[in-house]
Amino acid sequence: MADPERSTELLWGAKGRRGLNTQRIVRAAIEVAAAEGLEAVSMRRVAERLGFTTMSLYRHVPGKAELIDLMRDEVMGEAAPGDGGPGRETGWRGEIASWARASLALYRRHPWLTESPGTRSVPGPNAVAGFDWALGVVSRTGLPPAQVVAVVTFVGGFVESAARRIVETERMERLTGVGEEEWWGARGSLFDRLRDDYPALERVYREGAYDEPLDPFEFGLERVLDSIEVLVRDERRDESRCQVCGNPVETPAKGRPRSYCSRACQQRAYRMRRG
Amino acid sequence: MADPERSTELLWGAKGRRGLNTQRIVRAAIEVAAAEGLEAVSMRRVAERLGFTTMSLYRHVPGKAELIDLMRDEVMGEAAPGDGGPGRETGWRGEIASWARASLALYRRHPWLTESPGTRSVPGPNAVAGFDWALGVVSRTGLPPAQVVAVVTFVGGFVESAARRIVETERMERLTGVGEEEWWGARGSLFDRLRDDYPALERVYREGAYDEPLDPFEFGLERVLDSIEVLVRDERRDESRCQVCGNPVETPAKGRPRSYCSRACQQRAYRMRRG
DNA sequence: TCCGCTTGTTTATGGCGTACACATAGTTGT
DNA sequence: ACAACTATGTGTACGCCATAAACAAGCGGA
Repeated sequence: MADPERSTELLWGAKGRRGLNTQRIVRAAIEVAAAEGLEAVSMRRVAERLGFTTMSLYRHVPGKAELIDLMRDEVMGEAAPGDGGPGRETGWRGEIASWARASLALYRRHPWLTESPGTRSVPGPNAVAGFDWALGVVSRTGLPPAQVVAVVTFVGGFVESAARRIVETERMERLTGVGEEEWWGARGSLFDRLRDDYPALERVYREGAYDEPLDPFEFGLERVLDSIEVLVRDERRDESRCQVCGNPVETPAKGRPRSYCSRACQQRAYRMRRG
Repeated sequence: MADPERSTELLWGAKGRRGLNTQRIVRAAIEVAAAEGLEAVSMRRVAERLGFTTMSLYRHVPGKAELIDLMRDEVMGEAAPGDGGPGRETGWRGEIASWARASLALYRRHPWLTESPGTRSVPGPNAVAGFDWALGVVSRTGLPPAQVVAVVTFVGGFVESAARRIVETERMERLTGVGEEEWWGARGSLFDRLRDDYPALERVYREGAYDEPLDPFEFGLERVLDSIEVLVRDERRDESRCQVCGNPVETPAKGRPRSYCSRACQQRAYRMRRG
């Protein structure tokens, strides 16, 4: 019972402060990335921040690439289905929009996500959870499963692309101190001289395309949702596509028209019907 | 007239072989990236390939970041409008599809493009030329200029996103030697145990979503084109949007309905009408 | 007590981008 | 013709990076 200082440390701080573990390393790396960008994340910097030597990290993490994978999956957990989506919109259109906006918010909260490799690595549990959540949302459209997956991929790709653009633009503005419209404005005179080289650009510029530019994310999201709406509407009674996988199905010249593209899909539909 | 060896060198090789210049450096860097990937591109490696010292490069290129910018712009020149588009499809839908497929081909020809920073830097002349070409294609839809720019951004973002996914998938397969469907197949048993954690994923998987997956690029392209079609159709007589910039325009309760969202757009329309 | 395992440290290697001082060849002004 | 200057390539050096390999200290069980 002597030395209450040490007792307290052991009881309360043992797991938390004493000793290294994977989670502490990952969290420290995220802090470095948040403060100074992904390119500032090095094994040295992370170890310094934790008060350990560089090599100590390798007892808990195989290498830097894996550390970045872990960082990605860690923050992916923030958009977990637990919160039930931020907007609580009704109908699949609103739900997908909410999902897209929540994903964008995630990318903006962690701008380094757009710089890190991405699909290169094995998806982690949190990433899969987000994927699963999105599948659930898109499933409510009633599309066949293969199309549900394709739609989730499509929307996810759009959001990542738009987020990358936004984050890069913001970084550019912060770095150079000059906003986008000023930049284009300053180039106006340049375009005057390049009128012959870039006729279409010169034309839309002259017609005021850049005076009140549309928000790329909201514009793109609207397009994405429109396209899904077309798909859902057409899919309802489109006899020319397989009910299971959505691939086109050949219509035989005579006889009963087919509902499935292959014997395999027919069997799957049967099994689904049975439970 | 003595030493024909040297004379030949001077006459034929002077510009081509003797001496360094920016273009030779850029081309050598592209060769390295093509052979061993972007991460293998270092100032040392590029200099070695040219038979010069590392530091000699800095007489012609400010630094590595700028070199990569130059590499990007160099290959962007390949999709120049000169070839008139590869498919020579008719109608804006076919033209945009051709543009998208040509861009995808460019990314596949130079997989390192998807790894390099991207929008981070100032666009080069060839990139702007490609942008200009795309603007010309999309302009034929008859959309207002601000929407033309937004559509080009949208389509370009989609293609880059899809290309990144494709290139990463291919690299993964080449690296691990295992195809995507095998990978998911091997994880099938894993999903069985995680049935409770990922219900939606488990469900679409069981319903055969991955048995005959849709091509993400072709599926997405179809969606993108559908959404533009909706936009073009709606835009034809949509009185609630500005004819110039496409922003929504307020409808006054009484009196003549407005055609433009602002005095500025009204003036621009007037100027355009006059020539 | 000794053994083996976990965890953190020390030292070393090879690669990277690039700053800086120097060398040499070509050009220009007188 | 000669000096000054500029353009271009080289050699050396610094600090950072990821990580391999050997080592050391603590700790649990036999």
